[in-house]
Amino acid sequence: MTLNQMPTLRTRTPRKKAGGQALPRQQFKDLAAFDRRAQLLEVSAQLFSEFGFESTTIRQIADRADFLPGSLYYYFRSKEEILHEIIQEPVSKTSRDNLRISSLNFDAEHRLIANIIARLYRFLKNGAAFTILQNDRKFLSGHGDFEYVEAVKNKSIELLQSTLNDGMQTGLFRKGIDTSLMIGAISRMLSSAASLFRSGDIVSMDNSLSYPLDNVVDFYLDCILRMVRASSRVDDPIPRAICQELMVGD
Amino acid sequence: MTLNQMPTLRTRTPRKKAGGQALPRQQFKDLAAFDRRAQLLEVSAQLFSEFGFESTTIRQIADRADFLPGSLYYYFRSKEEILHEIIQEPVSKTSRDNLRISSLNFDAEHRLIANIIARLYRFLKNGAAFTILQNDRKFLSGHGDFEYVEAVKNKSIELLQSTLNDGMQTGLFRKGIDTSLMIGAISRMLSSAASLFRSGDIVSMDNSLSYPLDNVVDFYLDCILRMVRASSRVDDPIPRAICQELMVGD
DNA sequence: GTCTATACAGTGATAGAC
DNA sequence: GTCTATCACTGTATAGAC
Repeated sequence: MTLNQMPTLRTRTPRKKAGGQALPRQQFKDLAAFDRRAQLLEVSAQLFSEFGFESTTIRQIADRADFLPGSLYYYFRSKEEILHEIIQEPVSKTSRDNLRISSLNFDAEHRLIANIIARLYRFLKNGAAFTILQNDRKFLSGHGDFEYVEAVKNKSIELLQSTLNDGMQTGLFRKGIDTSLMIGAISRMLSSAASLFRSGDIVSMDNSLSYPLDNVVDFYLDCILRMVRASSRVDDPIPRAICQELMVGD
Repeated sequence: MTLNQMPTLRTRTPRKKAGGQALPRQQFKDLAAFDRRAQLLEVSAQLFSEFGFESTTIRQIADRADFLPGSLYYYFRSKEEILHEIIQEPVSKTSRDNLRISSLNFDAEHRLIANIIARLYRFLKNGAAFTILQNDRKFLSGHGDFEYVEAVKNKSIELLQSTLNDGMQTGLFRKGIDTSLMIGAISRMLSSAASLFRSGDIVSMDNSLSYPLDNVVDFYLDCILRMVRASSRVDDPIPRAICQELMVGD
């Protein structure tokens, strides 16, 4: 299943402006309400990630969701509330990933790999949200209501930093890596995966035909390990499987 | 000299609203006009790169340049014209870099290194413009008037692609690199340098005290070569000097 | 739960005084 | 060459009919 084919419930009927008989769905009222909200969130995430939060207008969102602009405010108090709902969960899941990984009894290389796989996994499951976090970071960081985003980002950096330092000390990684530069390089590099995953032609992890996705994960693991590993270890196998189990059960 | 300390002629006098005696600068009329324009371009580039083109308003630009909004239109026909003037030269210089590099009689590794150095050099000389090209690529690509940007980007990708293929065939690079993924990874990675250069604490190339900058260039060369080189060559010296000469004389 | 209608601030841009 | 004043438009958001 590609990401673009997820069950979006995008009821693309041409919107019967008038005279349409009332649909007999009273019994699904709550479900319908939930779906509508979810649909609005998905449409918004799509647009925000594509054009940027500030450049996306309420009218654009309403158009795509077959709404009129005013009706959005039945579900959300403001445009910013929509953004919050889009990014809150991905951010808090990232935070939990960080905690889980830093509490592992693995060596630095395993923790680095687990970190990378976790990030790629989050990108895959929620590419739009992470694209927004990446592209609109200026807006988010300058805005008090989104401080929790910055906080988690800082924690992620700390985790990577300590992992790199640990690896250098134990000899798994080459000496003399500039950790600040390396963290920036790795982060940007991985962010190129987010757009990849959102292009739609990569297969999910759960799928038995997950060859293409595995390819992508292998690619990034390979590249990053080549950058940090001690020269004598560049051709060592990559212990991916053991790290991957971390993500089971979300 | 740090980038932030370049001679910007930012005449930060508190703007004498009224009663100021006329400055005796008739003889510098043309020069003054040029400087004003240049100042506006620099202020705009700064703001566009920081907040995004669409999110930056004419009034913000006017404020920072000690203008009133309407006066901007004496120098520029539109906001978009400002953007054009900011990015046109950097883009065309990038294009020339590409041509120069692809016409070299160097092997693939040397061409790759020259490519990286050229990009970093452009980032250094014009960080704001390249940040805009990076951050607002969605706007630029969806806009007919900026097709030349996309064209140069595509050429850059082609150059990298042929360089990587060449290197794999001649055995300088390891076999089986996914060139599409690798180009994306390298591009994003290098883009992290643009923001670095703009943070202001990196020293220019011309400067004899250019230690920090050299450090950064070395870092990226090292990382990228580790990603692409055949395993047997990861510890070979990096022939940087010979490639660097390409950039002399802009 | 959705629509109509609209308030109100902010946007890019213009015309004409100085 | 810069300012004043203002236009037409688009932005988010609200109130109330249905």
